[in-house]
Amino acid sequence: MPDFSQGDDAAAVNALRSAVMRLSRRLKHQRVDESLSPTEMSVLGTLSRCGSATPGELARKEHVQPPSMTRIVALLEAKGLVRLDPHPDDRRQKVVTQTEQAEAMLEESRRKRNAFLASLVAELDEDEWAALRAAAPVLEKLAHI
Amino acid sequence: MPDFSQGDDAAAVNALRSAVMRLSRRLKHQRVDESLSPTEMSVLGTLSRCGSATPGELARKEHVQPPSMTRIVALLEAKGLVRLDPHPDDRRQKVVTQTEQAEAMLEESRRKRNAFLASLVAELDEDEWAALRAAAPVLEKLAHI
DNA sequence: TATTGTTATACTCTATAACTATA
DNA sequence: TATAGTTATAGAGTATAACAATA
Repeated sequence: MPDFSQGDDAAAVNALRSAVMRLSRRLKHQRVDESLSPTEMSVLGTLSRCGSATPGELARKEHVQPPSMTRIVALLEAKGLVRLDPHPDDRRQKVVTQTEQAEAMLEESRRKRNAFLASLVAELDEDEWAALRAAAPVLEKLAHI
Repeated sequence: MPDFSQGDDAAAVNALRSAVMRLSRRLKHQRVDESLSPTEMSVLGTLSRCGSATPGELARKEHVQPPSMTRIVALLEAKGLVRLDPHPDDRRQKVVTQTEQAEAMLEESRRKRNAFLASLVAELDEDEWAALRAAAPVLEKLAHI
């Protein structure tokens, strides 16, 4: 049972926090489409991974309030990046699905982001990258606990 | 040499970016002083690492425009977290220095965010935490490159 | 003439509160 | 009565443009 308040585990938590904060600030500046906000990009990424979702589900996953997600989804729809359909079972809800155009944009976005990340990762050796790759799914899990 | 444009490495990069962005958003909400914005906190962090700086230098380091930094510095000064002195060589410039109060607040902030992150990490199993702990120093290195 | 910093103003993003429609 | 989503509105944060002071 790790003790996160002292010792190596506490140091790891501290390193993790510091690195995540700084890395996120650098990634934030690597936007492909300047007209898409970080949260809009994140919503598209979530839809790409998880498939269709309701606005409420997206709001919970992205940690924004429902009215904010209403606006984000409306903007994405206006840009032709998502489609809104009626929910099959509940007429209060809607189903948000990304379009092919969004998937293509994400592809392009990933290519450009990789160029930036690769320039950073080029400084790592193979073991370091392996450690990072193994941690990626754990970080994802951590992000939505 | 990994190829980040396709395959598992590309997936890892994508997962990494998404997780870092979402995790950082949650960590940003763990503020000691709710009246301090993320950029204000970041300016204090920069001053903590690099010592005194002019508003122009801070604007470049934080990737904000000069008028935004003018406002941020004014807010920090009003809160007693930085001090503004005249530049010794150039009367157009000013020198921004953090106060002892700012350093104490930064320490408290790090403690609180670490505690929050630890509460998330406590939900992981042993293998997951091991993967994360191995990746922590690598993430730190990545953030500093 | 160029540079540092400021003021004035507008835009983007997000939140809260109040509302509508449906369960 | 509770829930999903929207509308109206306010606030925070940042940007651009125009300006002042100094190099």
